[in-house]
Amino acid sequence: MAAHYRIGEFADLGGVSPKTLRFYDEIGLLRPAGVNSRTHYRRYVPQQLEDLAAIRALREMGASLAEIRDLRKSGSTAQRRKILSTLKDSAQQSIEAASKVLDWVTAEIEDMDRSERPIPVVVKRRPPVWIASNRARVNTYAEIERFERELLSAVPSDAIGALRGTLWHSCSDADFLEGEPFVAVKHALPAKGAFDLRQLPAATLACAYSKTDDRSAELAYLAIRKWMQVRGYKLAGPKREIYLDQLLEIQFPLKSA
Amino acid sequence: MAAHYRIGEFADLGGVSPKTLRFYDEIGLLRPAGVNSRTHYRRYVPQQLEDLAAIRALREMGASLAEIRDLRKSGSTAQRRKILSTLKDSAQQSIEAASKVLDWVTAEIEDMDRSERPIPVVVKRRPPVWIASNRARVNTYAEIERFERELLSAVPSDAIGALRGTLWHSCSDADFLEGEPFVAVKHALPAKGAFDLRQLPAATLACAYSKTDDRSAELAYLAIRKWMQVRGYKLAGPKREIYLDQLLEIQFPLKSA
DNA sequence: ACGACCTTAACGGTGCGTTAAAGTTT
DNA sequence: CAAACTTTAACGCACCGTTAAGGTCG
Repeated sequence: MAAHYRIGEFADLGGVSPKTLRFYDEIGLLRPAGVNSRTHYRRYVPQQLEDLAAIRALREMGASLAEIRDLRKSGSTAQRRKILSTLKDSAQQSIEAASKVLDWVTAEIEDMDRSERPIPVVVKRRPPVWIASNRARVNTYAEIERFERELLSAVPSDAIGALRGTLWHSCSDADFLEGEPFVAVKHALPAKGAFDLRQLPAATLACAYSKTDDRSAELAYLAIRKWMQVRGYKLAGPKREIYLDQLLEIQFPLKSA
Repeated sequence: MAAHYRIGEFADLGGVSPKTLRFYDEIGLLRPAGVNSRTHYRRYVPQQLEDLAAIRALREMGASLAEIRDLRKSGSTAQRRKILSTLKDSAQQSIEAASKVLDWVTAEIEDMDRSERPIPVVVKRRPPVWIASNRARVNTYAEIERFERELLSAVPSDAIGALRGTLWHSCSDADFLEGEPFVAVKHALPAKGAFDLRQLPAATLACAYSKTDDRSAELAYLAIRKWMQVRGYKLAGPKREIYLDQLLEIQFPLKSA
């Protein structure tokens, strides 16, 4: 005589779909009170409406079905407290993450309104690399090419790795230009007087690409600077220019805040 | 002689995994510059690093791969503006949603700290239902049972549906109690003097469960009221108590604001 | 007997990570 | 020859929605 429901009615009363109830049964989250052994129809009782409500209430606060299942199996207060605390943390993180995205997107839209051509900037991490290099003060960017050639001829060609570029210790924002052409070296090498041998430190870098002309590079520099400003990053060392066959990858080492 | 990379090196340079590149190839988002027809090795060129950076920059702002693919195929400024605007909206919505969740979870934790037993509250929508009812002013909750019995004996039993309960037009927060026992009716029915025939309107309801004793019901009432307060809802009509075989479902009709 | 219900099974969506088995390059 | 690379194929994750083909209930 005790009241009971078939899946459809119980789903209606509980505010979920029958499919959801079948799924909850399958994963062991909410088992029907009984199953007809001939027809396999599920049977639910009114008390299970409370269980379902408890599940729904936790879901709305962002709990995963696995968390809810574990909680309802142990039923401990400590467990519940832990889950709620986790949910609080992840809600706060979601707010922070979404706020950042909002700032970024807003800045990007403003750029478009000023009809600037978008230049994508991305973060990359680089491991430390052994390099041979050749630091020099110059008056124009083009002038650094002479030191690049010197470096390339001084380092044995069988030791030169794929990575080549220039570090800029100071550029247009200072009174003078100071560059340091470098090449990665594959193996130990006797340091001759014509170049320094040292490690390029590991770094987190804001990167953008440009063509090899000065105008294009300037735009990329501006894009990275703006990108860093919107995100609150600061420069953490010499900028890097990486040569990639007709393409320049410009990298600004980052520190946050 | 043009530089080119195999998938692993290109992945390293681009800051993604080889698997990601294979996936982007598969869905037509970023096709390698070439494929060795014998070995099927993918070949990428430096210019594609720009493409990859553009993809990554959009991903960080929350764009889906499908959106990015469509954008890069059309390449129109209008399309880009539309996507950015969508992203902005969804970021704002995320913030709002997460803020709500944060409030709810925080309130729930405070309840636990006050060592209140949690009573889950959920929202349900109910369609309109035809009912027979019997409104009456009473002095105690128990007194309403007499009118329930009157109603049940007055309505032909073959017309009574599964839904039974009482509407409370005013309860303990007012000076007097006014209840309205009701039963759903299955089909048209001559309205005799002993009961009213009317439609229970469709509603959005905050629902909780209790046992049939007054103490338990009181706790559920308090839980719902608190729940509504945290979420900024207001009461939009008479409360409903639904009888479910040893269980009471208490429903507060809601309006937002 | 017909419609409204129920059953299981299987695919889809999002964006890859993770084996696994087998071929390629150095 | 072995290490380090590459390939395709297939499953896994979270949470169900959506057919599809076939029994059951009133």
